[in-house]
Amino acid sequence: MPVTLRPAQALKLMQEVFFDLVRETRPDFASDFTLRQMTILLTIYLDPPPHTVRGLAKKLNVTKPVITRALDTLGKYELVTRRRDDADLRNVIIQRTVKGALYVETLGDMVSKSASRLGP
Amino acid sequence: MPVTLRPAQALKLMQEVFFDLVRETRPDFASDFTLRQMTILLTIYLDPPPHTVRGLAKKLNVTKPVITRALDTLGKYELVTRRRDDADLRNVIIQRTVKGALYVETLGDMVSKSASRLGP
DNA sequence: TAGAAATAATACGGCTCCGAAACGAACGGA
DNA sequence: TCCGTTCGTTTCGGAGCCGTATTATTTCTA
Repeated sequence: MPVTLRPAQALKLMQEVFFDLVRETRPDFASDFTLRQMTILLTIYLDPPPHTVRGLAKKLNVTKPVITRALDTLGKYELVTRRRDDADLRNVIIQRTVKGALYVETLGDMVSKSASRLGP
Repeated sequence: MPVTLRPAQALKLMQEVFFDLVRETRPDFASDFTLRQMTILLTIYLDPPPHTVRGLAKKLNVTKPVITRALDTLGKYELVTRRRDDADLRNVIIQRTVKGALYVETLGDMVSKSASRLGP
């Protein structure tokens, strides 16, 4: 069953979601992430693993330092972890965390609830 | 007709939208806005006018300099304009622009299309 | 086995944002 | 009229992100 969302509804949904993120001040729910950081986080949790710095950089069309720095920031909040690849020690495997899974789940609920409140 | 969007679908939608914004490189479509800037832009175009610096600051729960700086940035891209209020010269009325309306419309179409491609 | 290639991280200079405080202009009540 | 209040802006020091270039490590290949 495809989801139908008219442009006007889509905009209202975006506004509500962004609005909630901006107003959110819970210490455990950092909301001042960059669009890039947000995208990297969602990609790690929604796309099938394994995820590497190089793979993410290519997928998002950004340079590798952008990924490294974003992982530093996300890691500071314990939303992702890094581990060296035993098979190829040059690689770094990005791993999910319990906190990160909870964060993403909360975000999904937030968006879902906003959608359910949408008018015609 | 209320919109039903399960949390998993909502997350996928967010990922796609953020992803498109991050990858977008059109010179006329600045995609490196802050979550705050994005929210301010959408509020100006979706909520009924008039909009003032003070009003936006209160609504978004941020300080006034945040609004002033965001308007500077959005204004640089010609997405909003400022005009002094003739009735009370202390006030500044924030106005929409053709470019801004087009930007918001494009964003709405982008989100709507992403939603229509969502799986079950 | 020695040199080229690939990977992630770091260094650097520049830019933008932040919050708090201070500021100038305009209003309004006593 | 005068002085407190309101409104938007600016200033200040601090922090974070950016892209480019460079580095250290590991792997591949001739």
